[in-house]
Amino acid sequence: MTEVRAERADAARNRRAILRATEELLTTCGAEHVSLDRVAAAAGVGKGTVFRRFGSRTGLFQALLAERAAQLLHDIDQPGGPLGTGLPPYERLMAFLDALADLSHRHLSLIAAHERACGEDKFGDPTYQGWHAHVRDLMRQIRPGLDADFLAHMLLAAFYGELVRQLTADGDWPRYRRSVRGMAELMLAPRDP
Amino acid sequence: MTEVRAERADAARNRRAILRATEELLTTCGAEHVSLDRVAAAAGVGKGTVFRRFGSRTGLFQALLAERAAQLLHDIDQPGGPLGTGLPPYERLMAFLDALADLSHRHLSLIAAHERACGEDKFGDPTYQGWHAHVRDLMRQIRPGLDADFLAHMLLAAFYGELVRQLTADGDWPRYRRSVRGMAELMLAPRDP
DNA sequence: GCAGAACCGGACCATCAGTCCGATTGCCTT
DNA sequence: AAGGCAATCGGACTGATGGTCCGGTTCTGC
Repeated sequence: MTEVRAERADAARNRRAILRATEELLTTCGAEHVSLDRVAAAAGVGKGTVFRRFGSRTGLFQALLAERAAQLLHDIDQPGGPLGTGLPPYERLMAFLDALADLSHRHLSLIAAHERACGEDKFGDPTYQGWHAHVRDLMRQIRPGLDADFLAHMLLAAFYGELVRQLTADGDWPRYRRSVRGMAELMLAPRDP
Repeated sequence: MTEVRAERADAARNRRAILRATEELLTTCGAEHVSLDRVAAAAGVGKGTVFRRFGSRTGLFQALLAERAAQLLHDIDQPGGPLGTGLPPYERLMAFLDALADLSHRHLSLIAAHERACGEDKFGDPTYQGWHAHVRDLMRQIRPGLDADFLAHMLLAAFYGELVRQLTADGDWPRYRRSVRGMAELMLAPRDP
């Protein structure tokens, strides 16, 4: 009964144009010179269109991040591949953290802009919630006794945009990845009694 | 040769009024309805005065946080007390984390507003840097082999304002404190060979 | 081909960080 | 005590931005 009429062709085209223009502006201009006026102009549409599609600045960046993260969330549930079901949870977690580090590397501006735009809603964003649930569940499988909900938030804190920017200011991404994995190893190490 | 003329009496009075008014607005109104116009009005001064004292919105919140955190940073270097020198580093770290949790509890709105205002400069803020240096040094003392710089950032991530707000939405602060301590314990647990 | 719903776009609004400068006021010297 | 000067004050002003609105246009089902 959803029966929502499919998006009109021009609407779909504009949505894609807007998303693409936003991404373009994020990489070229510094992250936070991206006003919605600019986005609209770059996409070749009116400002009203941007707001009708995405509701608000927050919504725009949420949608863009969701698009970038879609592949990741999809791979998680697939049987094959280093992220998917079928491997031991520890391997899956490490692979997922690596994938997130990769995402951060490639889309740092987007992540930073997303956080800034979402503000207090960052933790309500479906993308974040999906990541958190996945990490939490894997941790529970690995070490049932842990405070997995909290520790999953802490692992994800390693991908807080501005922190990543600071930690990798020297360009040493491999070290950053090692640091993240190192923290996970500490949290999940076998414990005495 | 510093010889900077002492602050004029009215200037000092206004600075205090502004800080107090900001804090007042933060606790009463929701955190992010605090515009500098409002602050100026509530403090009974002109807007220009706010900017001359603090330079920018960022500067205002940095100053306010610094004031609230001053006692903490002072206690750290004092020989007596649970935070100061003279106790084993592990105890000092745990006490410091508890103190930060306490600060978060009492000034959550301020912390959230500070983060939002500082944006990318959060990690350049002297208060944050002081906290980080302290945690990092203690971790190095406790377990020299660790990636202390990174892990210190991660421990401090537990006090990211919006995250704290989410984690303690049910009012269960004791559990939150236990979670933070638990993470520190995992990071600092004695390791095999 | 037609009618109306869905959509477009840019003018418009409110708000806010930050600037400026003439008027005021505290402080120091004589 | 008086005077002069520099620091300070304060509110009007600016530029930019997120968000709204509605007359006009365009797509789509019949």
